[in-house]
Amino acid sequence: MGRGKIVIRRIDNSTSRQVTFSKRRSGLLKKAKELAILCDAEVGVMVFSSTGKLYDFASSRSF
Amino acid sequence: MGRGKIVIRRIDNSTSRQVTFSKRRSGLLKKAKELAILCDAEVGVMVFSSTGKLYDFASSRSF
DNA sequence: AACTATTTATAAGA
DNA sequence: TTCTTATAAATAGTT
Repeated sequence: MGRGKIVIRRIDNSTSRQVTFSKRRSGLLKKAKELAILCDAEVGVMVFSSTGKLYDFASSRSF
Repeated sequence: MGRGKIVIRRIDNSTSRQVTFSKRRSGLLKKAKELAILCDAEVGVMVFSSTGKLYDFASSRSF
């Protein structure tokens, strides 16, 4: 979904990897929230950055 | 991302809700896997259907 | 379950 | 690094 097609493999350049991590992490959490709301489902997502920082989402009834 | 724009609220029709659940659940798990690979991140996702069936993804080093 | 019109996410660039 | 924009990808409605 961008200017060019990409292959799904580890991004070697650390700056690019960090930028992609930030963008896609946000996208994943948004999608998780949407799924929970639209489908009344229980959804939990945990993402750890390389520095160990946690980003998460959990639908309210979950976990 | 479809024929029409939707509002993010619970889908009342149970058949539509089930169809959307199936499509978006697949999408979410795919995105989680991509994030883990592209960014070498630890990612875990759990989704429960209304019948209690679990669909999940965890990057190999995680959890 | 397959199909496509269209929206949405996002890769690359500014 | 925040904003823009062209394009790939996901998906809503349809069949």
